[in-house]
Amino acid sequence: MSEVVPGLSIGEVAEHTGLSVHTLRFYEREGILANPVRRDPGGRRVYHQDDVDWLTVCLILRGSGMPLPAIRRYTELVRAGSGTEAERLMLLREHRERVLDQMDQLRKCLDLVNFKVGVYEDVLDQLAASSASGTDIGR
Amino acid sequence: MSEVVPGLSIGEVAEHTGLSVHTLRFYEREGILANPVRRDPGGRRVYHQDDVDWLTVCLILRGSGMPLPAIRRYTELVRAGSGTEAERLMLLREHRERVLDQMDQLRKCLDLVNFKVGVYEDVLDQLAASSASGTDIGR
DNA sequence: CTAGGAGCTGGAGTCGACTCTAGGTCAACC
DNA sequence: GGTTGACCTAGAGTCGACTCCAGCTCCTAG
Repeated sequence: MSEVVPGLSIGEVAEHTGLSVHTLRFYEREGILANPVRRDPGGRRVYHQDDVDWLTVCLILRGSGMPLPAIRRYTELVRAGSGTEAERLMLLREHRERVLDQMDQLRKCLDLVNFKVGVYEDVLDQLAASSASGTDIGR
Repeated sequence: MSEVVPGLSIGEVAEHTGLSVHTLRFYEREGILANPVRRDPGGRRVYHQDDVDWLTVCLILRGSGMPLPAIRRYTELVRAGSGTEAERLMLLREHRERVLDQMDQLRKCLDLVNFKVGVYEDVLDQLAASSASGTDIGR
């Protein structure tokens, strides 16, 4: 997907992920990174490929509405290593339900919007036609 | 869908829609009801079928992530009557794009989650199998 | 050697969308 | 006629998720 680079600055990661540097630091405070970010001698964050990969997973989860506390919990479980698989599975299954619910809602909304868009397109076509044929005066 | 009733109290509407009475009043303040709600002689809100119908539409839009300001704008346009169809159409088309984007994100997330659920199910099956055959000690 | 730019921290501020409180009205039941 | 319960208003509070600020340290280019 992306080339493997040895170390990335927070700014570079921001650019890669689309998050702001603020948000990256915020996520770190919130315990959302798998391992506490390494630092260079000057105390600056150095991100590695695995951090970026993990962030990418988190972004997908966030983008589908998983709240930060749930992502933190999941992160903790992954960090804790083996023995936590059952809870991770549970968390993921719960989230899957919520994702499916959301898809359902979106489908309903899409139906509604498609219907209404159709209605308004017709209305506007009518208006265009009648004004073109001169049966309508201005406005 | 639902029987037509002459007048509903805010509590009844809350029950019908799943919104709290607080939220109903809040939405009204926010200008999200098509017509300012009628009142009985005592000053209490009396909702009619059209209010409930409109609320239902709004809920679908909200549930698909349309922000309140956009819903308010749409409401204003509907209230303003004919002549505003073009803008309504624009609003709806924009929202449709956002809905489609969200569906895409959700699909990506669902793929990820399905994959991970599969992995963890396998891991747990393995564990169960090996502990059943006695090749594993406790924990 | 200094000016700029990217990072750092701790903490404050913002924003959207509710959610609740205080203090009051009103009709109905016991 | 007192109490309950649903409703009213104005305004305050909460919560999640950022987003920004002040004041500092480094490094690099001019």
